[in-house]
Amino acid sequence: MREQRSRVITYLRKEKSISIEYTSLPSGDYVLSSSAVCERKEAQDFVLSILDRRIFSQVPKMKSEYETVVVVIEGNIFKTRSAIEPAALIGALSWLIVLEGISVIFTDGPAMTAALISTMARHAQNGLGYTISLRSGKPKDQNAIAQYLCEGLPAVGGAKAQDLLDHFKTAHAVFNATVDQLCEVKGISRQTAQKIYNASRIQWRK
Amino acid sequence: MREQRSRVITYLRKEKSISIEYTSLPSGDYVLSSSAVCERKEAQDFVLSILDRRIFSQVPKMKSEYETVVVVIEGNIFKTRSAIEPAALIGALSWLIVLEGISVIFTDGPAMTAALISTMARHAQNGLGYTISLRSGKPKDQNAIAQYLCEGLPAVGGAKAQDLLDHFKTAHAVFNATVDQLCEVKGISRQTAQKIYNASRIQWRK
DNA sequence: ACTTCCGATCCTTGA
DNA sequence: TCAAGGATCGGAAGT
Repeated sequence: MREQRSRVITYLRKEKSISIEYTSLPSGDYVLSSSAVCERKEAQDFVLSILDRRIFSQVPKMKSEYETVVVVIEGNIFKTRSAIEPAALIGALSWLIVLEGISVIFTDGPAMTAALISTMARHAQNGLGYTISLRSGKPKDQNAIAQYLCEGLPAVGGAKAQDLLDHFKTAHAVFNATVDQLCEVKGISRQTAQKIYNASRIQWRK
Repeated sequence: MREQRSRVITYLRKEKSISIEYTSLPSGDYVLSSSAVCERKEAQDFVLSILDRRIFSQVPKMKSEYETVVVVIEGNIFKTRSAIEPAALIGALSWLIVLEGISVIFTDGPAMTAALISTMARHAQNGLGYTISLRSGKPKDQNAIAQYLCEGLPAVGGAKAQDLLDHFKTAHAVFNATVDQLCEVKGISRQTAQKIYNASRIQWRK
């Protein structure tokens, strides 16, 4: 549904061999087969999704539902209006490919995007149609929720959130820990422990 | 060895953190780690390798030796001197990605190729080296801390966070509430209550 | 994603 | 043993 206004759909409709079905997807824009999905992003949107960190939660989520994830980027990411370090772009691409194991491909516009999507759909359905998806990424996705929750604590970022969860196993246990117990975690001093302890016990004043 | 004459090597040599070791590889140009390899191809060479079908034997071979295979294509494959149908190029790319499960990425020249290779090598060998924090812009005002903490819960935004705190007074009480108690809050359905209850009790998996 | 900045943490010294 | 100093890590904000 999100893609309705894109010109990619116009091009896809022209292809006889393609049948399009519209649905509201939890994540990802084009489902190619039961195990492959394609997320289309315009260059500007790709850059913005790095800046606001959207992409770093979106992609693992897709990875947890589909074996093959392809990100199609339309346009030149090095020439957007956003001021972003080229190193950050290279880093994001490398993260996608090497650490998340997904494919990234650039197109010059909606026509090429459409051609690519229809070809990939054909390959995915005829070539790998019978492959079963193992949904291997699921636990990772759950971890993100717990980590995200802990990152709400003062003085706690990504690293400390993981350290706390390594020690306590659940966010619930972290919130119920005493100051002494929190101190046992490496990198948590008495001062930080007290801040963490206090945070969840702050009295709400309307 | 095959890559010695490329300008990519010149750029890689400039990076202090990179140490280069030359070997004669059976296939693939740059070994990023024990499980990742990168094959660099200039656009013209990529097109030729499709025409003479070299690529269709090369890639599966690499795939059998390395878990992650990345093909870096330098230049624009749609503007080479060879007469090849764009559809054939799209088809080859789709085959690589969807059927062989490898990543393809385009660069505009040796400088970008080198930057990408060094970043991918770092990621493949050390991971990120830090964690991405999923939340940013934390408040320091007391009341806001409590609200912000509750906003980490699934399906809970600013308004619901305030409703929860109006009812329970502290974030601690929210996290320790039973599903039934959560349901008593206006605007919290049983389904949402369950999600809230579960979130803080998710088991952390390393 | 990366960079820069800053404060907290820890680690070593040396009296 | 402990205090002061510096190296290091981690968080926050900005690109």
